[in-house]
Amino acid sequence: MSLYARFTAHLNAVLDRLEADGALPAGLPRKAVTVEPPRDPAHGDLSTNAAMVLAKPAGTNPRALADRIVAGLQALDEVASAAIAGPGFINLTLTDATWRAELAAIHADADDYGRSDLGQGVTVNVEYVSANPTGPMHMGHCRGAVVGDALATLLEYVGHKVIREYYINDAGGQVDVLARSAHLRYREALGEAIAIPEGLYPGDYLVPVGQALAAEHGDRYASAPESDWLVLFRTSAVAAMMDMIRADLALLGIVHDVFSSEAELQAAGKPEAAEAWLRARDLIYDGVLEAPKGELPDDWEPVELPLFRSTKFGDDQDRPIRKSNGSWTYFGADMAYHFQKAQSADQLIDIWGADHAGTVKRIQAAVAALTEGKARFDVKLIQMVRLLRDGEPVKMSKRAGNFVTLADVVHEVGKDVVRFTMLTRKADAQMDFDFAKVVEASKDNPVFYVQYAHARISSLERRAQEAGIALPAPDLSRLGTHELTLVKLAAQFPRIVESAAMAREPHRIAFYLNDLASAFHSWWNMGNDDPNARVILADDPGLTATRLFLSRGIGQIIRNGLALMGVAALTQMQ
RNA sequence: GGCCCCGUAGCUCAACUGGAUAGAGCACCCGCCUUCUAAGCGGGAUGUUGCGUGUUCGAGUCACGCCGGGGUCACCA
Repeated sequence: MSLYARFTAHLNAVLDRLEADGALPAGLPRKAVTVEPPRDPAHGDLSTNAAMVLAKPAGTNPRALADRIVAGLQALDEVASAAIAGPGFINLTLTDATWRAELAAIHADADDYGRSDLGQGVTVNVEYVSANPTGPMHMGHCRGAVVGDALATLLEYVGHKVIREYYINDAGGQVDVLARSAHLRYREALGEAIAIPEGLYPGDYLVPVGQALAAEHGDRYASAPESDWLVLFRTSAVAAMMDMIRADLALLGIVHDVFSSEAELQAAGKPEAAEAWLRARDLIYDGVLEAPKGELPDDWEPVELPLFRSTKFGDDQDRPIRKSNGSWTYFGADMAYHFQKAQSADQLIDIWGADHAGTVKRIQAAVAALTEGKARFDVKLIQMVRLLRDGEPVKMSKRAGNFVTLADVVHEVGKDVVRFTMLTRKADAQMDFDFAKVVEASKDNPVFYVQYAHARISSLERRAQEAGIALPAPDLSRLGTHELTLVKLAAQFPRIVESAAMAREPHRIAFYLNDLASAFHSWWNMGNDDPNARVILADDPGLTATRLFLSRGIGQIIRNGLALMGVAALTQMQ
């Protein structure tokens, strides 16, 4: 149990006793009660708002209640002092021994320090990437991929069972376009001179697909009507694209558990099942679609379509699930897809590009309807990344096929730099990715800064070994004030992890690691001003062992944090 | 026009789902290398959190209304 979880338990025990004594009404909700470090360390190590939150429903005043809570907390061995401050905060200062024990716990738990059972095994399905299978991944997909993957790892770490899922949009018009583009490349491979017309996919990546089709089928489909080859070519091309996408994802260290095909979903009749289910509850009706808001398209005319009553769940208009030709709309199939996902998971998370923000409400409405409000379902929108090179925007034109691919970027700056950088902004804020800045070796580049701290820690290990000092067991009572401050920051890792997981915000890990690295660099530099403040002291093996123990503990936290981000820790800088 | 996101120091961004005096980096000024990596550290200055009203013990955070920036609007995916 983490230190913060332990003190939450202590506090609850005190509150329970107050209830038993009649000093506090029984059964007051404690959801809003927090135990966390105060922002200003001068206030102590831990702070709780319990008295302020509970005073009003208890019909008493905060300070009177605080007095009684303080009395209970003060009795704990780990508490050095407890005091009431401000409007009713209770501030605790813990004994040095408590913090020493926490450092020992970091070593004992090692890679598992920060892990928890907060998720209680609840299954969460995280759907991310889901790039259309019509080409290689480009940088537009990258951020969502990294955020989704880091979030999945984070949720696992706090005790959720996680399903990493990719939805293959292989049923829409875009895969027919892909098939036609592949057909052209196929004819090219048979010796024809071809030009890729406007509207088809011009990228070279379809050349090998065409060659493979030529090798397999000869010229059988060269002049055959489209109906003869469309499905065949589509299937082959989509499979080839998915292989390519999987390879791109592997460059980032991303492996999905489940790939769901929209085409298979439709073939299996899932949308019909969802429709029937909803019709039985009068949540789908045949009605006329409202005209689009704003400027009316020239070809717009009212038609009757099966509509889902998304307005009953907060959407601003009801949404069609089928087109007038009877086929499923994207939404119609997507609804069925989420219905399916909800069968095998308790909670759903979708990671989407911000350009799909407009469709969030309807799918949330559908999930609320289909799960009768039981499944937690979050859509996380990922804002755009602007690619820069030395401050200048990188020009891209998807139509000309010269977009920057994810593979190019990973090859240029490396997986770890890409992953870390993508997690240095909260997801709903736009972000710049500057090729020059992300590899810059300076403290305003958090990737470097955190890695540098870890490299220094590794360097200490090497130096100590080279010096050949015989090290005794660490004596934690020799840790100084500044060193205990470092321990306190390290000890926050578990609750940072928990709060990041609950808020579904993996970027918090990156910011925390930057703070921790800063504290470590600061400690390190004390050795510049004062040789006695260095870690490796030839004439004091005991203190050397103690400080190495601390240093190694910080390194452990950095590694654990980086692991959550899917980033490898460097043991020395290049 | 409707909806969604954003608006915090000169710049780039945090602020642990409502906590105490809103914090970092950059840029600017002043210090620290016969050094375990100075690729670093310490110190200094920086605010009407776009504006307003409300909710409450307490608001950058929640609600409503404006202002500004971006995205989106379909039987597309």
